[in-house]
Amino acid sequence: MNDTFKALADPTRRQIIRLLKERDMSAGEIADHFSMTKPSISHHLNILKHAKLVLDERKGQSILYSLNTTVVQDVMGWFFEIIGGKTEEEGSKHE
Amino acid sequence: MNDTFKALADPTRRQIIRLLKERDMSAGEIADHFSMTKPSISHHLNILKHAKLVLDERKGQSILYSLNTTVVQDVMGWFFEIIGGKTEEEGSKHE
DNA sequence: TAGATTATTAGATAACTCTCTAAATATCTA
DNA sequence: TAGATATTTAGAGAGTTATCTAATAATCTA
Repeated sequence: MNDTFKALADPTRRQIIRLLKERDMSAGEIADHFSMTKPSISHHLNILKHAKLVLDERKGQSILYSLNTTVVQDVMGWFFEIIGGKTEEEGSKHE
Repeated sequence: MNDTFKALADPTRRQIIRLLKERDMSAGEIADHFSMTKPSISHHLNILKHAKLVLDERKGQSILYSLNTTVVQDVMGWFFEIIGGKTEEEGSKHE
């Protein structure tokens, strides 16, 4: 879980996630959306991959990246736990 | 939003959030839950405060910290956007 | 197989983060 | 006001991260 949160702590990586939400993309296509070298994007993709937030699959010369919604949902579970245990306003402490 | 994600990227800070989910606590009480010096905890509290994830209020000699659920919900919105825009599967793509 | 294309790995560096000790600030109480 | 308690600020050191250029690896095509 720590790797996941750390992966999400960078704006470039969050933008990559938003791009992959729209459609699967190759590493090069992703890099085209940023003013940053391809090796830098590759570094970010590796962190996202290690956190299991994205999946990769070679397709010929390209490597196609896609969003792993399962792990995104796991992170949301963490937040639900926080909000869920707190939404009961102070005063009534029923379950 | 970036400050918020960065604040969440540290396990100590996420643990503080989980503590404050249970009840409001003073800085000293929070520090008692960790094997770390008070200045270090103070540093983490400051980052959480700057990210508006927690609120602080002086109560005599102590400073009472509480969770700001509004911002936690904002972060959840980010995730909803990701999952929400993805779960409605476009056509029937790869399986 | 040679050359082109796509992407990653290696290595360096600047910037940032976490943690500590020591010192300072704010508040309460006798 | 002096001393005790609670917390933060300042400054430093070790470790981590983001980014770059150069080199390497994998795949396709003629």
